[in-house]
Amino acid sequence: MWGEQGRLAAMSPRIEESPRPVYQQLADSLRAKITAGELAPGEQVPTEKALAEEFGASRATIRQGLMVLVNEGLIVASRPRGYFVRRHERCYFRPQAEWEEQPASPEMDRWMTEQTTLGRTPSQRINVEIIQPPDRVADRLALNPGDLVVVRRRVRYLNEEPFNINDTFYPFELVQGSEIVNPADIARGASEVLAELGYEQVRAIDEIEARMPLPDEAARLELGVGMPVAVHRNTGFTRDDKPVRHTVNVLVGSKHVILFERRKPQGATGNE
Amino acid sequence: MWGEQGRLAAMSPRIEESPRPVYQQLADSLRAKITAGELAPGEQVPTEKALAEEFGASRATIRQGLMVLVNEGLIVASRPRGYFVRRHERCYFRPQAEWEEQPASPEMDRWMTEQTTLGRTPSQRINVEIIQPPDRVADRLALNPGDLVVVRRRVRYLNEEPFNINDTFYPFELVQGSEIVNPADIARGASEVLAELGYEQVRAIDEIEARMPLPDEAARLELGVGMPVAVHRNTGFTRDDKPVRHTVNVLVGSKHVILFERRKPQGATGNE
DNA sequence: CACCCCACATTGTCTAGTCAATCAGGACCA
DNA sequence: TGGTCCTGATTGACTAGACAATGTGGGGTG
Repeated sequence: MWGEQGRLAAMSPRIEESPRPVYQQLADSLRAKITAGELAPGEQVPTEKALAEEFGASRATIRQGLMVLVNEGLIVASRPRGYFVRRHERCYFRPQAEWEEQPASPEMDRWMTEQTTLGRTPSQRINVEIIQPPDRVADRLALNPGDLVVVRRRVRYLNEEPFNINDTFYPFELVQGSEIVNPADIARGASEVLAELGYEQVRAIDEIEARMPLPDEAARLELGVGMPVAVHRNTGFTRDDKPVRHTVNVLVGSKHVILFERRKPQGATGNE
Repeated sequence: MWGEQGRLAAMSPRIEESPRPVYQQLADSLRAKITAGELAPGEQVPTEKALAEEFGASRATIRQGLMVLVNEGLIVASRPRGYFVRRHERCYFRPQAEWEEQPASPEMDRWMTEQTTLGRTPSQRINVEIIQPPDRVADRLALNPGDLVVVRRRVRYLNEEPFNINDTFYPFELVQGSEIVNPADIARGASEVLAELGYEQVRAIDEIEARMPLPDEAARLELGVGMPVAVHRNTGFTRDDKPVRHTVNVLVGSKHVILFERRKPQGATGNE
């Protein structure tokens, strides 16, 4: 009971300020079991009722503790079956792959190819819009106020589970009338189409940030609480430094590792 | 009251399944105000009591709604002053900077230099340990079981606020007896010392993932709930592909953007 | 004027209950 | 056998309270 908790606090030898609240103790206890592997991924966590008895606390307090773990992404609640330890399996996301010397796949784009070879079943949904760009996009594409963009929006699935969001923006006047405005998969890649139009990309800037998803992102990715996303923004430039493409990838944090490889430039001294 | 909620649900024209729970409505309402700028960063959110009256709900329900926003990183509670809209300002983190052709700073390492030039006051805490490496590190450094590593652990601060954790691991047998084992700042950079020892790095692999912080990371970075981190792992290789250094950066998500720049390799065809 | 202390408003922790929603599995029936 | 319905266990949403902890600001004191 609550009173008991209060009394214990008063009697304890005051190690380090105040005693940890019950709900934190619960979270710590379960977290330890999970990280130690005592509770394996997919396994069921004891029910609220069982924990309430074990910790001698009310259900609300137990729930508060379980919420901590849910928000940390360690467990998920599946009503009315109970709480389960979350499964994690990440796969690599390689922005550099777009310029690697391998033939493009005839049907799907390169991301898909990489996935299929791993024995998974990828799919995607494409839709195309012509819109006024969000500020961030307008900035990266160096557009003037009022300029329009074509955006190809994709949600990619792996084994029926939403995996990431991929929105690519092109200045409207560049791609007007081309295949890019068509909401179908482009076998040879949208960037190849862009190159055919005279805008070959030779340089790119990648920006990566970690944050919690916005509500609409959470909905599109079917994310529960406690699942951060990695946002990867990629801007492609032509030889004369004109930005012609801006891609926003929203990656489910627990499912991706972003990978880069770098070489020391010839003649560089290095200073770290 | 609760009964009222139930009745409303029964009477409503059943748009799209069930009505949104009160605490979600609260979260949605405040989130909209925040993203619209109606509630500016740093500004105070109405108190629990005020919101309870406004929404005709109990304090527990209001708290549940506020917790959603706390976990999304949109607001922070500062007892007993109230809830405030969180401030966000990011700065760039550029792994590639280590190999750029600029002179190393004489006193601080390059990260610090970049910060000071922006008119902030950086500081760091270094400590050095010799330990058995965690599995992930042992794997990346291709160590044998039982091999030891030297780890230089740093917490970096900006304006007294913890900013990121930077742990760099070196195979013990490579750096034994060198400056690297010394828990002081190395003016010319630890990698330069490594180069002097005959292990110049010419290639690096970067891995980036987004997740919620572990409890000890949260403690070291003084993170509240709802703040994801970006984990940046960097492995450095010598000319003969021997891994000689592994760095783990834990970056507070809301404070960093990781930046890369790439060029299309000469002769590459491009296939996306 | 400066300083200290206390009251107050606010969030943090917790209890003990109610009713709703949902899924699994068993009982029942054709 | 196979489908249908119902029951029970479990989480989701919510109420109405209680006492604890803690900055802030105002009032009193030296």
